[in-house]
Parts: sequence; C-alpha cells; structure tokens
Amino acid sequence: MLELRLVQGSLLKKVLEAIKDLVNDANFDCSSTGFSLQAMDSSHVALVALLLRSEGFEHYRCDRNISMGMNLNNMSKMLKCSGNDDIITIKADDGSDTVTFMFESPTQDKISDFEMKLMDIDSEHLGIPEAEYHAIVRMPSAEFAKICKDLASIGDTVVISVTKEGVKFSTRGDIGTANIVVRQNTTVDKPEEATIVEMNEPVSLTFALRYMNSFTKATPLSNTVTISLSSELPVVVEYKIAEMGYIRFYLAPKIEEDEDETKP
Amino acid sequence: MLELRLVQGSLLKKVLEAIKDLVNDANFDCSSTGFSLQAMDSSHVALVALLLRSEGFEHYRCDRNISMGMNLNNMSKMLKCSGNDDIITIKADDGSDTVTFMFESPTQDKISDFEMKLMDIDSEHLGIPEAEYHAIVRMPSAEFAKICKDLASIGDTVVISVTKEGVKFSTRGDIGTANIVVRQNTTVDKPEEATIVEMNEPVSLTFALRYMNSFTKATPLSNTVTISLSSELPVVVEYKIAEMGYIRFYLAPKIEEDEDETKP
DNA sequence: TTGACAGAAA
DNA sequence: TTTCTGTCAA
Repeated sequence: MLELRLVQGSLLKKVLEAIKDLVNDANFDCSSTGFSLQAMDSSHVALVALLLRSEGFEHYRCDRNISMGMNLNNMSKMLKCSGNDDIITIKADDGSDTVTFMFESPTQDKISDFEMKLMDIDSEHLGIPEAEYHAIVRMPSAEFAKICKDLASIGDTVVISVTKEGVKFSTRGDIGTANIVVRQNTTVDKPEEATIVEMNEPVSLTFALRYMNSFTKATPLSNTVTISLSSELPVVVEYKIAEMGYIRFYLAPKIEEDEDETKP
Repeated sequence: MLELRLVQGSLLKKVLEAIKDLVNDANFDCSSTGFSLQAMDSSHVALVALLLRSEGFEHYRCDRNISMGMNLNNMSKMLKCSGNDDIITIKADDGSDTVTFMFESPTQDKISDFEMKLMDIDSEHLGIPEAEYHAIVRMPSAEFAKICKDLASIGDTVVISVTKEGVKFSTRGDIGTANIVVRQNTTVDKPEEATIVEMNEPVSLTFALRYMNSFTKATPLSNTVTISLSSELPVVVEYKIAEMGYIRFYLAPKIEEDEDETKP
C-alpha cells in the first residue's frame, strides 16, 4: 500500500515537465525515505536523478519498497488535468499494476481520480559516486536558461570555462561566435540573485547545448541552479526542490575537437 | 429594410467564434422579436440555437421577417476586422442578396463597412419542444471547459452522471481512466462561481467529447453554463448572453455500449 | 507598456 | 511541425 499526499501538487507537474522530454519511460522508486527516479535519456547520453524526500509530503505511507514503471508522457497528461493549486495524492495498492493520481481542488469541491497502467521497465540503477568537483557555480536559474537558449541560436555546443574571474559560456557557429561572461557577484538584494563561483582548479569543458536546453526545462522548480564541473567527469546541473529534494542532470563533456572541425 | 445596431460588437464576434467550427453555412432569421439562428452541425449530430433579442440592440429595425443565409467562416472573417470595442451595425436592403456589416470605432474616427454575399440555404427549422429535464447543472463555464478538455486527453467520450451528491464526469482511454466529481457548492464569494445541481432523478449519459469541446468555444460569452440532462433526450448546453439571449447546443447521448466494446 | 509563454491554427 | 496570436506576468 502506497499513499503519498503532496499539498503543493504543482511541484509534481513541474517535475514532469522537466523530465518528460528527456525520458520516455522510467521507474519511480518509493521507499520510506522518499519518492525517487533515476533514468537515462532516450539516447543514453544524459542521466536524470530525482529525489522527493518523504518529509516533504503531507502524508507519506509506503509499506514496502516498490518500483513503478510509468510512461512519463501519459503521466504528464494526467497531471495536466490537475489545477495548479490542487493537492495531489499518488496511490497504489500492493500487487496492483495501476497507479492512481487523485486531485483535490483547494475548496474540496472538485475531486478527480486518474488511474494509469504501470509498465515493466528494465532499470539499470547506477550508483553515482560523490565526487570532488574542480568548480561549482551557483547562479540564478533563469539567467542560466537564457544563456543556454541564446547560445543555441548561434551554435550547437557550449564551452563552459571557470576561472577565478567567473564563468564563461562560449559557442561558435556558422554565423559567428559568442562569449558570455558571468562574474561572481554576491552583493545583491536577494540571495537567489547571487552568482557564486567556488573554484579549486580552472576548468573548461564542452557540452551539447541540446541537452543543456532540456535541463533548463526544470527552471520553474528553483530560482537557482548549481553547475558542478570537473574535467573528465559528467557535469551536474542541479535544481533544488524546496523542502523536498532535488532534480539533477548529468551530462558527459564532449572531447574538445580541433578548431577546424567544421571543415572535414 | 433591416438595420440592427449592437453597441457591444464583441458579442457578435464571440458568437461566431463559438459556432463557426460547428456549422459552415446557416440562415440567420430576423423578426421583430430578434436575431436568431438554428442549425445542425455539418455532420448532422449536434444542433445550435442562438437568440439575440431585439431589446438587446441599441437600434433594431426589421420591417418584415427575413432569413439570411451566410457562410459563417466568411462572416467571421469580416467580423474579425472590427475592433473589440467597435459598435457593429448589420444592414440589409429588401430584396438584396447581400448583407453589410458596419463597424464604428468608439471614437468614431474609423468607420468601416463590409458587404457579404448571401446564400440560399435549405433550412429545416426544427421545433424544439420544451422538455422537463431529470437534472440541471449550473456551473462556472471555465470549469466545464477545463473538464472537457482534460478528459479529451484521456478518452473520446464522457459519461456525465448526476446524483444528489453532485456531478461526475468520467472517461476511459488507452492510457487509463479518469473521474472528476464536482460537488454542489453555493457558498462562494461570487454567484458565478457556484455549482448548482437541481435533480429530480439520477441520470447517467454518454456523449462524444469532440462535440462538447466544440460547445465550450462559447465559454467567453458567459461565466456560467447550464447543462440539462434527461435520459433519452439530447443534452442542452446553454450559455446565456448577457441582456440579450442565449446560445444553446443540443447533442444526443450515445447509446451505452457493452463493457467489452474494445474487444470486437 | 512590454515581453515571454502557451495554446491554437495552418 | 512551425508559426501566430492571445493572454499573462513583470
């Protein structure tokens, strides 16, 4: 028996908006700790890890560990039927091959339940080792989203370089080149507007903008984003989910190619 | 000679937005009583009835009863050329095969007139008997529109069931099932937010969501919608048009099929 | 008042 | 699928 009651149901809608373009089907894992997901994107290049801790739910009952395979597009369709202020309850009976999403309007005048078939999904749960990163950048998530979107109109890849001066995002395309430098800045009115660069060692890594722009779908979940970089390691793009957990995206850097890669 | 001056011209634009997807060509009937229309949808399944009473017009002159056949798409195109605050005047000379729409901007700085050819349309004016309904539900039109839209993302048909507890909208599709229960609620701040269920007898009827979602195009015309249900009778979905009349949609229920309809 | 976003139409 | 428009928020 599983029953998870989430007062701020819009959180779950946003989570699905953030991952459904990247991953088609995935197992949600429930344990007494929380509600989590780990999945590779459909082209097996990026990895998503989601955690919603049990403490973040108004009511959390999970009698035994259970893994529920869902089609994220269908799940998202159903969640879209909830109002933004609705309370969402996820229910599953033991041994059932369905999951039920219940939506309660704030006034309790409208109560909906949506039942969805579960699927069997081979899950390869990777252990992700905690790593030391050469550089960790925390910045406003909207600013990071705009940078990735802007650069994608010029080129396909972004070079993220961290020095003690700040972070540089660069790209190059047919129509020209672009460099966006963001300096560390902690003297702001609100802490979520700060840009903080923690650097042990300078790094410069190249990533596919296509994936970065998928990751920024999570922007509505948090005002800030944390980007952790080490040479030879996948970058981690993390959005904290208030009081509940996080959504993390992992993406391996591209091996830097020669300058004249465009002239084969 | 016909001359109808409507100060709130946007009303007429909204009316056409509401019916032009359902009906291609229709006769507008003018009499001293008002401006009305009755037409079957192009697949002869649903019926639209519109009434704009003469009292709702600033000036209403209709010397003799006249029926004007119009292509609603073309009429809508012309009305889209009017500003939302414009005063619209509909004119037709006796014996003329055209109708003229005149638009006056609120400041009178811009006056446009659009002339459109009339068409001959065989009209089968059905007498719609006043019926006693088993149940009449009045609810916010936006809420009804969201329910129909949400359910259409899951299934093709909706079962509307009225009991003394309230109204239930249900559907079933490939990805799962959905039930939305709306309870009677009269203790709201604004009367247009109330949901009122008048029930003489419980009813449960099935309708094609495709048509329901056409009907909800009329949502901008009214904050509330009234749904009148009787077994064996077409449902009536009515939007009142402030101070002027109504637009009503009629749709026959589907005959409930067997549970195993999906296994032919 | 303007821009961004999402939904609708082509 | 892409574009456009309407609406919402800043």
